[in-house]
Amino acid sequence: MPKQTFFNLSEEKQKRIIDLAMDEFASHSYNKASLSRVVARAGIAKGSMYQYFEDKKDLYLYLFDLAAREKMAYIENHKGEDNGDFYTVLECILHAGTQFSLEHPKLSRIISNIMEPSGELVLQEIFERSKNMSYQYILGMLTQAQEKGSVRMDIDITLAAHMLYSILGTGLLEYLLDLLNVSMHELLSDPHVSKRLNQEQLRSIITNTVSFIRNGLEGKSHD
Amino acid sequence: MPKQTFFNLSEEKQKRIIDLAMDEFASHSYNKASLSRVVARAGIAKGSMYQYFEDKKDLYLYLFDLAAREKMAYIENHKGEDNGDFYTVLECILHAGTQFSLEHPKLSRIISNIMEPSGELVLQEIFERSKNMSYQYILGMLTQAQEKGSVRMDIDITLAAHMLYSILGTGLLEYLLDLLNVSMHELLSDPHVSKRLNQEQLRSIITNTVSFIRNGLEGKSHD
DNA sequence: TTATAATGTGACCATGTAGTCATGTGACTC
DNA sequence: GAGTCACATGACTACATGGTCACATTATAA
Repeated sequence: MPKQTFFNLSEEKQKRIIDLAMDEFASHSYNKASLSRVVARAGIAKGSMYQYFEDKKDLYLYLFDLAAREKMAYIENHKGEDNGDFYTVLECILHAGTQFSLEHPKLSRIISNIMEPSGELVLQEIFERSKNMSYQYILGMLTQAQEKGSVRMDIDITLAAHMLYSILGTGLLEYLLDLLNVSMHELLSDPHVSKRLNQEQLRSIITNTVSFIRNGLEGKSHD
Repeated sequence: MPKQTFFNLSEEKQKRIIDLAMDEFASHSYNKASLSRVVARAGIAKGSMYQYFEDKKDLYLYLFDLAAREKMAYIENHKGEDNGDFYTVLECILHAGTQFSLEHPKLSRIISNIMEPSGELVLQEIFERSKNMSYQYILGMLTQAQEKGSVRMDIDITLAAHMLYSILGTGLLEYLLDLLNVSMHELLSDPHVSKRLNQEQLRSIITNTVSFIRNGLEGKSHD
């Protein structure tokens, strides 16, 4: 947690510092991200940074927290009613998640940057915890869906959860980047790139993805 | 490419250096991997290393090349006849790829470590190239399969290729790690861990995975 | 105006890195 | 023996980092 000193700053100054720090931590992994670069760009002294935050970890964890909260809120907002059919809900979540990644590539990158091994125990723990949360969330949905008969009984839902996790986590974004013909780096530096993808196109991609998953989970088994 | 000097070394010395370097580059990302640590452990002088290799990149690219060749050879060996059905071949490849990751976690880690952004252009290019190779390989298989009728005509095979790529790349390994209840780190430090997984278990997981994919690609569409 | 507390500052430290180079060494040839 | 050549060495450079600290500046209060 930032020190009180940080919250005593004017809103604009807080925002400027956070924005620049987000820039840095989105375009570099934890270890490569440099506080020296952040303070240089922000035009403040190195020492000041250490009056706002305990240390590098403290800053990063704060950024991560902000980003994660924003993503969850975004998805929650776009999820629609909770009582929908499994595949419908899945489609909404997928759509919201993807949309978020395209609209806020920086935030999304900060979140995924926690995956990189840093040698810092705290970060590893946070990573494990947040991975586990997503995984448990998916697993919960699958369990319910299986009870309701939307998922075949012979499906190993823990395996299915991992597959969904990987498709949702990387597969889909990779495909979109490929389709837009840009690299992650370009997406980060040019936020307008996401506008090249029209909504219908995105919708249809996601429908196809869900349909693929649905066939995999709902259809007849081969044996 | 290493300098001639390196190849003039005795086989054992070459092997010792390569092994220790593999250790280092498997347990640290490119930027965090330290030549100083490698030479210290190998008991040779820093300068010697620079008589064997041009620089850090040169060493890493050599390691990557070794690892990638070994993985391809391994898969090629275990693939079986080439004329098999798409889903059978896929199952063989999946099985071989997974087996390789479990048997040679170090090599497998060196390969996947190239994904991490390093700021080095050459590495980024190698990464893009190798990712593209895998992707094109999968895409080729899918195209053929679609022609033969093993994949529905209304499937967007580029999308399918990306999904397979993510499942094959991370999803499955993550699941296995979860099942064995170990982290990637533990797998790297204890090569015996993979023996906890018996062959039948692995076989059945892979069969389920392929069955999931098969339902997704072969079954009737929902519309 | 003066005293006190809160913030800002940047030179500085310890640490780690990739890479260099003058020098040493030992084997092989003439 | 002298001369040559491939290789070994580790102190050294140049650089970058996270973090500190004595001091300067500003705001608040009496």
